[in-house]
Amino acid sequence: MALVARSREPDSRPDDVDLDVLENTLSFYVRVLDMAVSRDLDRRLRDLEVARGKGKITALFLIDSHPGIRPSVLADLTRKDRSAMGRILDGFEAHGLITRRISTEDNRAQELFITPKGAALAAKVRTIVVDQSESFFNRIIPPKEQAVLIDILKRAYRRLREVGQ
Amino acid sequence: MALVARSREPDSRPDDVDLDVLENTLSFYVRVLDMAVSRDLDRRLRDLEVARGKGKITALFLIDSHPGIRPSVLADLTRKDRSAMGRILDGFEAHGLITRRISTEDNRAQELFITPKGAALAAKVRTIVVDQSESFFNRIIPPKEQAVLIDILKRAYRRLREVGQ
DNA sequence: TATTGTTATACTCTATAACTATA
DNA sequence: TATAGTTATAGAGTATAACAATA
Repeated sequence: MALVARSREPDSRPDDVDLDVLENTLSFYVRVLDMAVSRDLDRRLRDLEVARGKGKITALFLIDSHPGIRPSVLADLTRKDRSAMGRILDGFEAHGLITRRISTEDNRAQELFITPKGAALAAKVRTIVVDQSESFFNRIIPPKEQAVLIDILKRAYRRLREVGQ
Repeated sequence: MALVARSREPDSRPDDVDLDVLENTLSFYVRVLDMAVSRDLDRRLRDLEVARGKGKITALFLIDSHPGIRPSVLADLTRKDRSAMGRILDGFEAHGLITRRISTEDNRAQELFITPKGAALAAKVRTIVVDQSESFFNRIIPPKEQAVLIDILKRAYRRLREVGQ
């Protein structure tokens, strides 16, 4: 595949593209990596009607492991808008995966609980997600670098929440 | 903000959430980070009608710096589907940012060229993108770790393209 | 006044499959 | 047969602003 149709060097390949064009921005590499891993995961979740879509998974896990957790906390942890999270929860509820109760302590707040059906799905999805992430990254990043990477990213995540972004 | 509405420890905070729930998957942290940096960038690009949307920017830069580059190469470099890239190019063309020519060497292929208007926009956007990525990551990751991070991610990017994902 | 969650709206991004035209 | 690009379709995800109820 030639980079440019009328190249002076007809054999030039995409590898020849000066990636400094991308300005060495971290944002580019993060974005591309996310796209790739998300696409791969979506394929592995294709069968599971409800769980499909990268955005919902974490919320389901958290409700499963933290009974009574609130929508606003889920939004915070997943770095989403409250309204976006609300839509996800609507879907879960409609599919009988969770229940919502109004808090007795604060009538504005909700408590979220997993149903047996939801717990079963969460367990199944968890296995897939863990396996997928592992095997995906094993294909492109050496184990030692993976350890460094997750260490850096975990701290970045904490900072993200501290800073409110 | 209490984690659980009826917690035994009413002061428990989101920090208390056991993040191992997320199974320590790299995919989670990559996804959240991408969401955060993309959202931040979108805000900075809000005014620029055409450039808005994280997905298009790199393509515009590459056409600017590699006259005659092909759509399929852009799709490869940005890890997108050809049809998705086609739609982006349609938008660019409709806004007078690029031109398409059929290759004289291969009538199936196209050559893409930036217009003066496109070049001007690319220059403006480039400044914003570079600045945004820098200042965003400076807020959440120490400089030394950033260097390690981009090093790892660049190699991961190369592997991604090698493996075809 | 601030917070929790909802509703309505609109937009971006993406993939899939079927198609054409060329090679 | 394989490749470059298009079209049509469908779906996921997201943010914004305005709102109601509550604190």
